Amino acid sequence: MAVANKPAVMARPDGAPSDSASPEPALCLDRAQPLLRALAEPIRLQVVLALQDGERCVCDLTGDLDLAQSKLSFHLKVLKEAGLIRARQEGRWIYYRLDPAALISLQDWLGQLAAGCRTPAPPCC
Amino acid sequence: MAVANKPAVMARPDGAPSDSASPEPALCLDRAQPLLRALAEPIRLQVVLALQDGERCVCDLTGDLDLAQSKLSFHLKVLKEAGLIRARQEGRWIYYRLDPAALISLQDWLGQLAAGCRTPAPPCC
DNA sequence: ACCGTTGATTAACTAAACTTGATCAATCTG
DNA sequence: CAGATTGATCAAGTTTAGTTAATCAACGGT
Repeated sequence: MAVANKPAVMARPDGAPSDSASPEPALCLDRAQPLLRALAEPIRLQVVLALQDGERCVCDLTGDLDLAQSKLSFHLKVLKEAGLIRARQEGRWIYYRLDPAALISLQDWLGQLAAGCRTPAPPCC
Repeated sequence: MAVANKPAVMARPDGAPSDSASPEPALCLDRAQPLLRALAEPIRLQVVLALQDGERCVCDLTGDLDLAQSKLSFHLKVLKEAGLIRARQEGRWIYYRLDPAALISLQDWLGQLAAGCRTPAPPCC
């Protein structure tokens, strides 16, 4: 039992490559996880969908989604820290917008995950 | 404030459209969310990665990931209920495998989410 | 400068998710 | 059949995440 055919998960330590050449950096596990976490919450998903059409200030979002200001602010912070959204201040208001690159890199990551499903069914025990 | 340009989130109620033409059913929100939730957990993500190379029985997975049997069983159940993995019994053992279709449909969903990012920056308040 | 507004932050509370250890059903082996 | 093994399930505990209400800082208008 327990063949251990892979010593560890193929996580690239990958501090800050920011290679200028490749258009798709092939998101590693450590960066995919926060994105998944941030999206895996109903309210945050609503926020993301609400931002799909473009920038919105917080005061609009509270109205659109009917959320307490404090609650929305909490979720916006989570989304921002995950890198899914970006904030821009303009005078008294703060506008949030989606970062499509984050979505695309996550999409990419799922793609290569799905691509690895060859399912050769190795013998067990 | 609160222009409310959209009455509700554009979730298609979408019972079973299954239009015969399109090969990609365009996952709706209600099906994407459970997938995201299931993936947004370190252990479950490890399990998914471990299944990337093909089927494995539970006894192998406990060894590979060094998890208590009970804990692994809990997470396998979550993954199975989300539709990410499938189980197959063979005698005394139960083999789990990834369902690539679930990954692909989630990937697809992210794609159309990213595609909707036009960012026309509507005026606020 | 003062006051109202926007939105972040904090602490205490609540709820949900994960963990642990034990038990149970099913299957195989001797 | 008895005993061992695989893996699901349950109940109790713990940990984490989300909620609520209040406070605070920054900005703009008067």
